[in-house]
Amino acid sequence: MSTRAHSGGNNTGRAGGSRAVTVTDIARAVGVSRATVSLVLRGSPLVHADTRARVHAELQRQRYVYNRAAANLRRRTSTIVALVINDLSNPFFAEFAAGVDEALGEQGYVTLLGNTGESPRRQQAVLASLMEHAPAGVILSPAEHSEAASLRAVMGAAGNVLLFNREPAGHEWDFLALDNAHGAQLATRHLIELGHRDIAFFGGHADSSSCQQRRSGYVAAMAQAGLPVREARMVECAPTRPQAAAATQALFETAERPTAAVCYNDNVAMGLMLGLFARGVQPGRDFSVTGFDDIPEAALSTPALTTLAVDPRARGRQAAQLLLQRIGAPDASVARTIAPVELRVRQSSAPPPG
Amino acid sequence: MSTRAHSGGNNTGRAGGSRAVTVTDIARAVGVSRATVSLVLRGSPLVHADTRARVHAELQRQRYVYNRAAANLRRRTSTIVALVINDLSNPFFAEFAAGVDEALGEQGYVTLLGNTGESPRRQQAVLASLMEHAPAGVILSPAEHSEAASLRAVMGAAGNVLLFNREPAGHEWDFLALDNAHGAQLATRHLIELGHRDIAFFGGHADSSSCQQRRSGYVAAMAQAGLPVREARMVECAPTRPQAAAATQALFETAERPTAAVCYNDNVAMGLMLGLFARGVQPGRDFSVTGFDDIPEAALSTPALTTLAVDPRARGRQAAQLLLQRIGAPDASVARTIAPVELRVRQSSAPPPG
DNA sequence: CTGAAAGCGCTTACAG
DNA sequence: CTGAAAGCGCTTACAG
Repeated sequence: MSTRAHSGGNNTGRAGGSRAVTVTDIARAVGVSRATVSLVLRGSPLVHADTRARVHAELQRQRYVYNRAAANLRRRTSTIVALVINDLSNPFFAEFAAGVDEALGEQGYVTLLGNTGESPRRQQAVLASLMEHAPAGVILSPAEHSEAASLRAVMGAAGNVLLFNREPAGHEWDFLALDNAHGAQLATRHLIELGHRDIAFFGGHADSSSCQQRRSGYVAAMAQAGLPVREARMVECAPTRPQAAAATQALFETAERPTAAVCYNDNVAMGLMLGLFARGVQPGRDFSVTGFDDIPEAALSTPALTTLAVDPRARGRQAAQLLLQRIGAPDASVARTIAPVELRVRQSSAPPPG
Repeated sequence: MSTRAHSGGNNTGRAGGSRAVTVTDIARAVGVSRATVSLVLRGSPLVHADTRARVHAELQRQRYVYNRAAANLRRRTSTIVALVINDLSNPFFAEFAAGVDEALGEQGYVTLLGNTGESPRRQQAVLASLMEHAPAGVILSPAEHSEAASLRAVMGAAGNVLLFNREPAGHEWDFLALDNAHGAQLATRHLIELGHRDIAFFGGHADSSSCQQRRSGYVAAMAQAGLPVREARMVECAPTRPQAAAATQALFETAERPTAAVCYNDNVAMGLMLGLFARGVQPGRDFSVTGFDDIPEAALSTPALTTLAVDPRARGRQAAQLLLQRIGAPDASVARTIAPVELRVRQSSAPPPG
């Protein structure tokens, strides 16, 4: 007969104070060693079927909860992945996070979340805090103006890092990006095929890598078609709707106006369409607009927005897979992965008027 | 002279394989005991200033990273909070999650994220996995059709739990909810004041608690104004845009048509507006519509949507604060908190035509 | 003000 | 197939 450690009937309410059940409790109750219980927990075939059954029964009866932190400490492993996002309230990144969490969960990992709100200072603090939990790896979508040196200082201890979307100069980590150049090229070519010849590139910060890449795709498509690229047709503005609406006037300052704009992203395109409406110019009829991202709203706006679909959830899953690969092969060489984007043609792009 | 444990110049690249620096390494290098290093780490005033300085210098030099999991194990505490969300790709909940993470971070806690995608089965799996990391508490926005008994089975070990938004029958945890009844009442009263008399309640599942509460607010406002509530004016549909668009016809099946609808939420309202457009009925002119949530899109749609603002980020911060209170006072009685909502009047609601 | 010892909950060789 | 012992990285009384 073994000592019974169970708590009787009064297990209602606050489990807060009560000490957690441990392998020692189970071992004592069943009359085996802690090592045996541990083997059962980990599904080892070394344990006799009878013993295993008795241990399992007792685990259930005492409502044992595995303490993975303790196990990870002893085994010098980790099942935690830190996920640090620059802007979780942006549906694109929320969807990305959902994809990461989903794919990690399938592999038995768990997501430790941080949100930086585009602040490099918060990013340092958040990363430092998450690093103390000894993650097996880090997926980071860097805040604007992140610096590789600062990131290295705080993530030095993390061998396994995957950067997403933005790329601080001089980093040495794995990197997953969207095919920005190709996407903008597709959009520009689409407008050219509709008959547009005077096309602007609208929005974004010229010093951001993604904006530079999208601009280069635009320039490439224009060049291929033998069309001139004019400085006045590159309009810069913060990638928010109000800023884009305000910047609309920049397209109306030249004698001849462009008939179409390739926008930095969907938010900018939405803002531009507002700005056009305000001037009595109807997007999709008087002026063609394309976006980038295919946020859920894009298909539902009036007019529906022609844009580039990037499937953020699939990108999240892909990021998780790439990181897990890296965790499995820490010494493999640094990898750059470019995810495809797909043109979605909708009503906001049409042949030029007249 | 103490033994120098530092690694020379070759600390470039993979920190993955190299053993992490521990308090033992620091203690040995400085020539003190591990206990002293530990006291320095935790900012104890007991350590002599000189010793403290030498320890700090060595911590920096060796790029020591605190192992909080080990510390938590020894101290029998936890700085992890599990956050389980029913639908992270919904901007409302993404914003809520950002608020939770922000407020937790300010108090030195860290967010362990799980997303269930409205699946009770995934919810059980996700919670079970997160529980193994011994969180100090759990914030759960339950999936549809969650059952208190199942939740109790998997969260039994967590003393500190806060439910958000949905409330499985028979639960015994803290609960934070929106003032659904009052919100729907405000919207209905607003339409009545505009002159509407035949008003529908549109969308949502009648068996969900939030839908029931919103319906009851609608019924109360109608009753207060002495207006009849007719069964045919309660239209049920899944809270998605396409479903709502498809359900629009239910409003057109009676001889006299209603002139306005109080919608279950913004998504439903957007879908209804699409359905109206498709029938040549212009929302905001021929038919008034209100929503619930004030998602970012609401202010930007055409027409802009009259709705109830709930400030999901503030709700997230509030949820974090309530949970931390509970963690601080595990024996306090169960608390129910109702967060206020605010009517935002926009173009989608107007006096009835004619 | 500092050190030696024990222990948090788990796992891993090593015997038997 | 099972147990005794040591140890993951940290902290906490307890001496001195």
